[in-house]
Amino acid sequence: MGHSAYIRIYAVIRRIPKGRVATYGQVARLAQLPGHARQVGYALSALQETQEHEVPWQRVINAKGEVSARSIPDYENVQQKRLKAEGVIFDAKGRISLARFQWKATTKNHFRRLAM
DNA sequence: ATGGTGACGACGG
DNA sequence: ACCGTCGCCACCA
Repeated sequence: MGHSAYIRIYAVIRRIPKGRVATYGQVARLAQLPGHARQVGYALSALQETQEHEVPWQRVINAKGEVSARSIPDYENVQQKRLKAEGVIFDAKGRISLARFQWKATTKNHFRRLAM
């Protein structure tokens, strides 16, 4: 996959507004890596090691509207807390309504920002 | 080389 | 709506 792909993935995630979420697949498509949802997760786990970033990783969730399970114990709760702090609401089953909270990126903004 | 492993997702039953 | 299966593909041992 390569460095530049990670850069594009992070660039997309940085555009997710506070209080909104995007799915892994959505981020992949916006980063021009359609079908590479799993690689988005990979890019995010690489991020944790470097802690020197402004990437709102908590805003990336899976297509079911839930925070994805992690190998790191209890990390899902950390992500949930950060999202709740932004006003994102979880239902009784721990799911987020994508209809309500999913970020709708415009194609126009997308390509303009990619160019810089 | 190569087979196992995911912070995934579409699909079918 | 819930689950199992499968396709996906970069990593890693």
